[in-house]
Amino acid sequence: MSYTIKDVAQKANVSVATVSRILNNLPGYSEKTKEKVLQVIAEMGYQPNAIARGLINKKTKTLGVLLPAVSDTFASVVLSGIEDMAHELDYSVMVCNTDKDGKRTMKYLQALREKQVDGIVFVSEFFKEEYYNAIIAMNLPVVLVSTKSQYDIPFIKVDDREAVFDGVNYLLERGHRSIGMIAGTKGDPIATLPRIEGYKRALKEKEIPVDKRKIAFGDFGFESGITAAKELLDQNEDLTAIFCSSDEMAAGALSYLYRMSIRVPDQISIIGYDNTKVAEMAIPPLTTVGQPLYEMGKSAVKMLLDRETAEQKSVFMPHHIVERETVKVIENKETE
Amino acid sequence: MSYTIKDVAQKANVSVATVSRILNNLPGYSEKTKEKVLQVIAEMGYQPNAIARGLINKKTKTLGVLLPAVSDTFASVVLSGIEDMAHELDYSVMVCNTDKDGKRTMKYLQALREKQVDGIVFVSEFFKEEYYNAIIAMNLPVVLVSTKSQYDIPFIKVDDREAVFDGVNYLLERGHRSIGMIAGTKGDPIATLPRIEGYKRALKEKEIPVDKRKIAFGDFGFESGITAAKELLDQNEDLTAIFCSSDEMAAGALSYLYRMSIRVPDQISIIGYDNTKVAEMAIPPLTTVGQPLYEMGKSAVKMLLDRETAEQKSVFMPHHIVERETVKVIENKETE
DNA sequence: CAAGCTTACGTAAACGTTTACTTAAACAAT
DNA sequence: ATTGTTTAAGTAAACGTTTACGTAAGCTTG
Repeated sequence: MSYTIKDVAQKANVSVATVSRILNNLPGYSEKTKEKVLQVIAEMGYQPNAIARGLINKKTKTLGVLLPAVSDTFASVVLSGIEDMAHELDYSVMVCNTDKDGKRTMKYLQALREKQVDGIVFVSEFFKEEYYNAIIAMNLPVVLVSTKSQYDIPFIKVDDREAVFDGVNYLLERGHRSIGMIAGTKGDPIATLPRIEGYKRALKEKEIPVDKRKIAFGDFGFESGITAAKELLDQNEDLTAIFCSSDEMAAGALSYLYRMSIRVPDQISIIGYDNTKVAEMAIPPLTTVGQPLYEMGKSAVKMLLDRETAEQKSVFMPHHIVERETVKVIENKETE
Repeated sequence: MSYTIKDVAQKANVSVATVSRILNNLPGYSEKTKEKVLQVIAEMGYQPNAIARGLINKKTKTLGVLLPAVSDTFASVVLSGIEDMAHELDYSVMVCNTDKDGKRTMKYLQALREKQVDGIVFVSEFFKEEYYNAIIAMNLPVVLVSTKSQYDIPFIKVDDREAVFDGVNYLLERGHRSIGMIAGTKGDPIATLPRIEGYKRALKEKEIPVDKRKIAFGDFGFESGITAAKELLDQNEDLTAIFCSSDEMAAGALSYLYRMSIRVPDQISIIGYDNTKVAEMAIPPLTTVGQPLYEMGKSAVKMLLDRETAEQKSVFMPHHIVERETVKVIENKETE
């Protein structure tokens, strides 16, 4: 059993109030008693009990983070940013693996509420109405990372429409005219639809007709990249490039092309999305449109904790194309 | 401001004790009052305050997890296992990114203590004496995952010596006689030395002399795999296979070989360690000796929470070779 | 040197629970 | 009808802090 502030007070011959004041740097004691108390504390190895503290000042200095699959490369980088910034500001973080369905999320939300976290960051998951209700009921600051909602909840993400526009434009500028797309989950209003729009807009600006058969859907994971790539290749003979909505799917595409002995980028160019470590480690190293995942995590907690004072607004983070070795320049634009 | 148990009691015309009893399924109330209270609770949307609860029963139902780099593929899978099992047992987990140095770990240990976590799992980091002292001072159950210590702290890991023995033996059985090794951090008594011993023992059993120039050191990361592979290739012309102490380093090796236009496995075979997603996504898909990372995470929290009753013992988890496409069978054993 | 102000503390209530102890009623047994 | 036992509750202390309030001593000021 650990020592309490009472033990310290007793041993130092002062009241608990004095010890508390010293611990919290409040005025009200002489230099001499301060030294005495500090010495006693060191001797006993006393550590304040944050639970008792939390009970009285209604702040726990801990944050909740909800994300689908911690082991996902994407989410884990965001988490890492969150964790670092939280640590800098003396907060702890509770991770909640929501596992891509709903019931678990609600259970977590309840647990976080009971445990009195000071704020919640919600990563990349689709934000259901149910969650919104739960969250306003607990009256806590929340920020969304890499997702958004129809509600008035601040988010931090890149502008997907612009980002994929730039990505496929990058391909276009290098002479590609028949470009496939491996999109995310079909119908996803956050991470799929806007990206498809970006893709279409880029094509339209170059007056290239969009062809449904050039769009395949996946679930952002490696396996789905394989099957989507196969689908695309089977349905289109003239493809010279594929835009992938995640690096993992791009890795899947790469893997499929390797198995088919189709050389990248000589025969087909590939561009990914996210710029996770997967892109760096790919063979060949993957050109990708990068999101500042780590910084997004950091910003999220900064924003979350600022909210106590100022009301904050959503922010679009900058994206940028990371050039590596999976995109080839095509000289003759035969398609024109 | 949320409702408290007092509000519920008042509205239901009972005492707080009764409400508490109902909430905790203790005896001492009629079915009628139970229903009444439950109804009031539902109406108000009351949620118990786990902080107050924690203060009195000295259990917070939360665990601390210390690991180097959450974004690391290896650690994140372990974390995922930990999180899942914790959730199953109604615990929350606080993640602490120790960032491969010491000072931060101590700070975390202190924070976890102050926040009164019920147990700590320590993943893959080297366990310093300093940590040990801090931990016995806080008198908490701890379990080590994928690392061990000189102290009497239970661990969960695979038997590295055996695992790499099997790994290089797998190569040997397929006719390889000149096998390089990319080991971990030089001098690491946990994750490097035993593995090198396993490597040496396998060679010795086949009466192959061990050659220092065939062992290079890395830091388990991708980049270090590249430089170590280069080092190995530069120093040995006859190499037919490389054993890598992590999948990421293997991916680095793969990447280097690709750049050098050395075909895998035709010219050189590669075998990795861990069986993370990296191995699956590699090109070509990486043969590797797999650790049950996810299960190790799960077991860790099971063990941690069992300790309250029984004193538990360390366990070696089984490893197994995952055959993919980076190892080739060599027909003629010229070296003999 | 009296009145007021400041400093250096101490006392005790409060935070939201759980739980040991008490009590009153209902019921059972004789 | 009396005694004992069970049941259904209530009262209040306790968990380890913070903090509003009180107070005595010392200091300043005229």
